Amino acid sequence: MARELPKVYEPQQVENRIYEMWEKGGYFRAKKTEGRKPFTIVMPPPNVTGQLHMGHAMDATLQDTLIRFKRMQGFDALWLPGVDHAGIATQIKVEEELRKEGLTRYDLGREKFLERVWDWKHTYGNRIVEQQKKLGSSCDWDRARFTMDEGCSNAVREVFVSLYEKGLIYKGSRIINWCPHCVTALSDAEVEYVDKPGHLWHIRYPMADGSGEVVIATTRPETMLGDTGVCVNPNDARYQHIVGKKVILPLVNKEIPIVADDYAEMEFGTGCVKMTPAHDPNDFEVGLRHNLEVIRVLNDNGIVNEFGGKYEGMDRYEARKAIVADLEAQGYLVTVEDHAHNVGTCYRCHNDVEPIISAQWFVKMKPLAEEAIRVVKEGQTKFVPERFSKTYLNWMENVRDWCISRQLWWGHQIPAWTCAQCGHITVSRQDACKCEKCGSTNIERDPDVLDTWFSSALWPFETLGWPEKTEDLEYFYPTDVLVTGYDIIFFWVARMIFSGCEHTGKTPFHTVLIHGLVRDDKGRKMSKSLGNGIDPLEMIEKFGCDALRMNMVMGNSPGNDMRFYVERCEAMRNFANKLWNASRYVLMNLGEDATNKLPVAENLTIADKWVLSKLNALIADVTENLEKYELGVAVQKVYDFLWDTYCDWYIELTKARLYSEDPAQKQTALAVLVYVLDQTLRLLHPFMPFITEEIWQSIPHDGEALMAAPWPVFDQKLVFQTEESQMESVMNAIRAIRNRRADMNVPPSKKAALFVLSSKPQIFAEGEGFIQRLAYADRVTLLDSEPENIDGMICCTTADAKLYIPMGQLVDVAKELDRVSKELEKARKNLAALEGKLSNENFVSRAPEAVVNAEREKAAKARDLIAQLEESEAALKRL
RNA sequence: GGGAGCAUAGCUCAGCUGGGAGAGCACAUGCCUUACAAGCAUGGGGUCACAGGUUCGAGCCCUGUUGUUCCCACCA
Repeated sequence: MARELPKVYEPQQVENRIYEMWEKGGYFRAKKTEGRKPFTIVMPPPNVTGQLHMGHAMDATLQDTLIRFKRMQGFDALWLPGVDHAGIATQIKVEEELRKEGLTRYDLGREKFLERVWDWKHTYGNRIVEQQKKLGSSCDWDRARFTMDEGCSNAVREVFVSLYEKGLIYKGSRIINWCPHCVTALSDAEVEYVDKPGHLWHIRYPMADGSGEVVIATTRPETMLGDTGVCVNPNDARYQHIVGKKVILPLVNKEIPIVADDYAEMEFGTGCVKMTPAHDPNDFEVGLRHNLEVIRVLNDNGIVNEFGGKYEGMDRYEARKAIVADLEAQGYLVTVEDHAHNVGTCYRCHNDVEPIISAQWFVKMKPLAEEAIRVVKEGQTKFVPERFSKTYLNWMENVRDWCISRQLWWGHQIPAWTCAQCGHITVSRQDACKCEKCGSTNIERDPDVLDTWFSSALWPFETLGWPEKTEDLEYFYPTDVLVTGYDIIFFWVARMIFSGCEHTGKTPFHTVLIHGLVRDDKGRKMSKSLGNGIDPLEMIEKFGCDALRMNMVMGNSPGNDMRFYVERCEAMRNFANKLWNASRYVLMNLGEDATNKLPVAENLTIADKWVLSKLNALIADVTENLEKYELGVAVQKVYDFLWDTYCDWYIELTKARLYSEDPAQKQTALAVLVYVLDQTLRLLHPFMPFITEEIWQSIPHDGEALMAAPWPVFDQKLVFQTEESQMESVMNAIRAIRNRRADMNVPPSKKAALFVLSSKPQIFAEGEGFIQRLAYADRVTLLDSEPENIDGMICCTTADAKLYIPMGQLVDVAKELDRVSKELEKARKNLAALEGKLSNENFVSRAPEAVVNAEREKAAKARDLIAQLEESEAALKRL
């Protein structure tokens, strides 16, 4: 069993081999088992164009930790992976490729272009999956889905048609957000508002009857080409006399009416607003109320069209410059003020979005939102942390119709055919060949595709086979936990919830675990343009996957951003190494008859019982923390236990026994060492899957893989309170001695005799070996009374022992006395505080009994310590 | 304009239902003690932003203030 292991853990030698072992063993595959319960997580599908980044690493670590935990707990744990077709992103990628060949998508035509995209998908689409595997993700890869695969396409089609039939999808002309760069409509959620410095141009519009002028203020002068009115507030005394009259639109030289509408605010600018119904949502609404003409002056590329007169052919920014220059030249420009304003930008390409009137498809949201609001309000779906439910509800309660059509080619094409004869739109589950109304075969399919998020919204059930009634859907749906960043609550989480409610009648998951963003060490978002991104794969190469994963969870709390420090990865790598070496210690000492079974209780020493009791408490704690999604706290506790309790104390405590010639002692210690290590590896496995599996395979174990081993459970038989406190007494003594020796600069190599005087001698008799080894004593003698001559001795005092060390001339009596006095003073203060508390009638009567008792115990200990110190003081004074 | 978060050691952050102020890194001192120098031991360092309140007891709950970050919103 004993093996030669490298002194330093080498993750590169381990990770791929272990991952392969898991895959071959089929441990990732979930299936329905009699007597078990399902636990399901659907993975947020990364973009097919995606390159693994820290966000993925965060996402994957949390999900994998949860799924491994649940799997070990005996659930049929399914983590369902997949990839998103990412409409715009992918199309842009392939178009870029084409550009290098001097081609555009139009040169190829739709069909050929889509072939190219599929080729691209088949070539590169698996890259992100391979990268995810490097994170240790225990997904059921056999079930992996793609949002454009046949099943998902069917689901999308079913949903579209059924919503259309219910009147919840419609086509209409509205002001939508248009990205002239991507040349497509966007949903409201896809617009990012950015504060940009701009100007407020005040422009003179002369009255048509020559009776003067009005001055309007605008931030976007180029849109005046499409002005079809001027609006004032009906209560504005300054303008009441001109309502109904006309003004002449400068540069265009056209008469447009002045209307009165509440929309115009008297306080802003001059109180007069120009109306451009085709390019502003508010103006559009006002236009509807006042019958204003709608003139669209920009084409799909953001270039002024034929309605722009001499400005035709200019792009929107050129046109702005030219128009302002002309206004100024012709005396129409009154003033220009600096004015910061909120400009909508495209979340993909970050170019300014143009509000444009356009015929698009929409989902009617109000009716769908009702149920989606109810399930969250009633707690059928809970957000962790809770506060995000507010974010969600606020959005859902004010949600507006969702623009779902995109002027792209890559995506799910809308299943709607328009009849050239009668204009009727046929929407159908099967491809239509004739108009359902007039029967004409002269019909044409809508060229637009659906918003990528339209298919993502169906992810939790389409991946399980919906709309078919599959076994998977029956068993694994609704899913359990959804893990994602707060940045896509609106894009994705909200839409999955209403879709799940509407199409399956059930909310798709009971918990949404929200995590924050991974930022760089200065707190900035990691981005390509800043070049501050850190490649997870590089970190894995350097420190190991387990270290990266630990970095993602330890000391992190849900919903909060984290900064990424390479140093932290290093620290976690060191922890892995610590675990490695602790295991090496155990393995080096294992004999042929090694076991992971606990010896009978009678053979256990107080150290054994102490560590087992601590472990047992740890199991209860960690399990509870994990159930409550407190992963950061859970892993911190395992870390502390392993490093502090197991390595720094327990292993040290076993050394005397392992190196002794007593085979029974050795065997007991080894069995406990193995047992505790085994249990700890299990607790740590969800966080650090590779190293724990690798070590577990080397120690005596039942079963084939740690990842399939049962999760530890709390065991009442392993609670040893007495031994815990006895051990603490011994440890306190050891700490006190180390402290004094360090204080006096005595190196560990300099051993000294040690005399122990204690009211509980049996504890120290049992702990003699520990004290000798860990407190650098060459021999330990138990005393029944104060030593006769304390000259030349230092004395370390704890609540239940006095420890004398002869240090000869190193000891300065005066200094010793000074020190004891100080300690005494401190102890007395401490006691005074405790007694003050205990003499407070209110405290004793109102605080819980356990708290009062704890305080009493503390006071008792403090009294003991004071008594001990007083004796020492008196003895020193006698010298 | 509305909403939310954050403010704890030099730095980055944990701190569950109110009872011990913590971790990693950094710093100081001493150690190659036969698992580990990617380590061991010991130590210094905090008015838990500020002001009130509730409570026997507040980093934690309530109110207000300041600073800071983010989200949402159609103000030209």
